[in-house]
Amino acid sequence: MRRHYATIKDIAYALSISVSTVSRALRDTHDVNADTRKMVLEMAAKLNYKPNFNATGLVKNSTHNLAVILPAITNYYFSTVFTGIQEVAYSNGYNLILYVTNDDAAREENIVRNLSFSSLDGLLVSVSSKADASHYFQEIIDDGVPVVFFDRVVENIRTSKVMQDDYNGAYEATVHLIRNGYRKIAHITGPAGLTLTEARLQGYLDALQRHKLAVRKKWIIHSGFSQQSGEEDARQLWKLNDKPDAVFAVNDRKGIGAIISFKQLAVQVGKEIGIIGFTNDPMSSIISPSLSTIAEPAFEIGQRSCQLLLNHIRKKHFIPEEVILPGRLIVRESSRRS
Amino acid sequence: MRRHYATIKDIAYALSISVSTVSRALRDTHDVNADTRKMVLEMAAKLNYKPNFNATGLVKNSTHNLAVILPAITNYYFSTVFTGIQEVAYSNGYNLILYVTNDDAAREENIVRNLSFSSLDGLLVSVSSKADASHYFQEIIDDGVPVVFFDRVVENIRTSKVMQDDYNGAYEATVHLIRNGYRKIAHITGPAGLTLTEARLQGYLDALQRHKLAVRKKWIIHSGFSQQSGEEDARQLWKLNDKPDAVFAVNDRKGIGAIISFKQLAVQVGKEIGIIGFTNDPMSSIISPSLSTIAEPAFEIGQRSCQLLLNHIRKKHFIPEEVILPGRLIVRESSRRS
DNA sequence: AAATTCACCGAGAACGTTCTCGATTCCTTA
DNA sequence: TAAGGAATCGAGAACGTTCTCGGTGAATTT
Repeated sequence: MRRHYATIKDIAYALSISVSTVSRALRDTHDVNADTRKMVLEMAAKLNYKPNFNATGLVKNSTHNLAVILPAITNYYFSTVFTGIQEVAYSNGYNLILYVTNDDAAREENIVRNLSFSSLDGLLVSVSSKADASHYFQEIIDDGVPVVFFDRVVENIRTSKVMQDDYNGAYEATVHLIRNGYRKIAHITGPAGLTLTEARLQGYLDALQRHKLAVRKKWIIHSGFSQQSGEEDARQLWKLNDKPDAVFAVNDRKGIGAIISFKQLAVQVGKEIGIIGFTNDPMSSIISPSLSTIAEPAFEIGQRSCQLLLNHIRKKHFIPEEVILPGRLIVRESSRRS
Repeated sequence: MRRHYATIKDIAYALSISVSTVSRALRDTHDVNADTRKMVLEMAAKLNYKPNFNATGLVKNSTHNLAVILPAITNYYFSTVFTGIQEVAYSNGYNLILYVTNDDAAREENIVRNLSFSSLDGLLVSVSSKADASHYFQEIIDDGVPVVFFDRVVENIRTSKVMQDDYNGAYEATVHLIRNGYRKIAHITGPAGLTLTEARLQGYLDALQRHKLAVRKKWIIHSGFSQQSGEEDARQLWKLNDKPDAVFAVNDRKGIGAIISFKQLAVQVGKEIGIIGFTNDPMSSIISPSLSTIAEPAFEIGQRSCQLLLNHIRKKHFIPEEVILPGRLIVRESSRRS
């Protein structure tokens, strides 16, 4: 069994002083004699004292724990966001409890409903794509738990949100294809209903309209976010009588899937078909032809989300903020007709 | 400020019964009347009662929290291991607190020394490659904290460990190159001193000796684990007068780096130079020519590690176990001379 | 009918902290 | 020289649970 760690009482007993004094000496510098403080600190080190976070959490009603809920972690975007979150959490002395939903709505709900908010100071969430998540997230926000959404946010909930500029990124991606001479541009995207999906779709549509290009329903395919979905979508597009000459993929994984399918179909990527993705996953520069994309500021999204959550936690009445970070066009081989 | 959640006392007061009874009703089914139990459960739901884990943790000296310490998370291998860990943690009702060291020894030590073991039931660690980690891990193990190492383990510490079969994987990879006609086989690997590095190096060396092939010191390069290191190592190898005709990379990222460099040098990968990696990172099938590799059972390593840790936590006197899982050769274009 | 057992429940201590309220000593000031 | 103030510390309640111990009344046994 676990050995018992030394407590504040043990220190007090060893020095024949009160627990109050030890407690004070261990935290504040005021209201305690410098010598006493030194004594306490030395004895604490000697006894290998480690504060019991359950006890402090109980009385202060605040542990330094933040929960992070992600659809997946085996994925460039989310793991990079997490790294950003962790960077500011670490430098502020917060711990991160990570939950992965595997993009499963039921699991997400189960996780949220079983969270112990007594040992959690706040919550960072990117929702599962299958979830109509409004109800159980609204409940915990009503309970007063600070929540920040990022990337895949829930629209009708009033709390802080951090996103990339999906609309303008999509617009820019589409315009880039148009400028490179592509005219029949398809869009393979994620599940309908998500803010992210809708915003990118709208950016794509507006770019087409602005340039007076045709919008074909058959050229817009909703499916999953995976590489495999991208492969399937591309094959489906190529079965059409009226084939597109370019594809804007909602993310790089789908874009890569499309490249793979078109290579298998012996379609020359870049010439016969232009492709652009969204994310700037390292894979997009590894694949050949390399994939043009809109780089997302994933790391910064993590940092800003966590910073926002900490502000939220620290201030009593925090007004929700929405942060929208710009993407950046990266041109590679998959969209160059030259 | 946070609204106050209902406590066990509130339930007791609302029902005019004692807290003891409420506590019993909420947990055990024995020693409490079925009707009372039902009453309590209903009132708990009505008041939106959520157990306070700080309080239970304080009295039971066991929260259901496990800490996971990883060198990185933006990486196929570690994120997959984490997913495996999380899978068994989730189904056993444990939460995971994730710390990422960025492969920085000082940060790793800082994290470990500041862990609150009072709110942690155990620890899963893959050590930083720069760390001589023995001392501070030994300390917490002496304190009785259950620890399981995986992948990058610390050799001289007696506790449970889960690894892939690095030696045999490396042996098999090297033999595969030999069977495909490569004779001058280099090895680009990670920092010396790590068990993982040493085991793979030894497998490589033994395979060469067994087949009576030359071992050249210049063909063995120790550097980091990154793709960039792989690129640099490849360029360095190609500057030699006595150039190798194949490269066994310690992991796929370095293998991919090597492929990229050789492509830049206009060296035909597969023909002029054979390359094999280790991991089966999805990138290895994306890159062209695709990278042969030894597939690691990353997900299973996570599962087994967590299962072992739970056993360790549950049993008083648990004898440390070492689990070694086999890899699997995957042949792709980078090592086929055909 | 007395004795024994059983089912169920309550009182109160304990876990390791923090925090409020006073108490004590010593120094300063009029 | 008395009064006021500052510096320092201690007692004890509180946080929300669990757990041990014992008590009550009803059911069962002899």
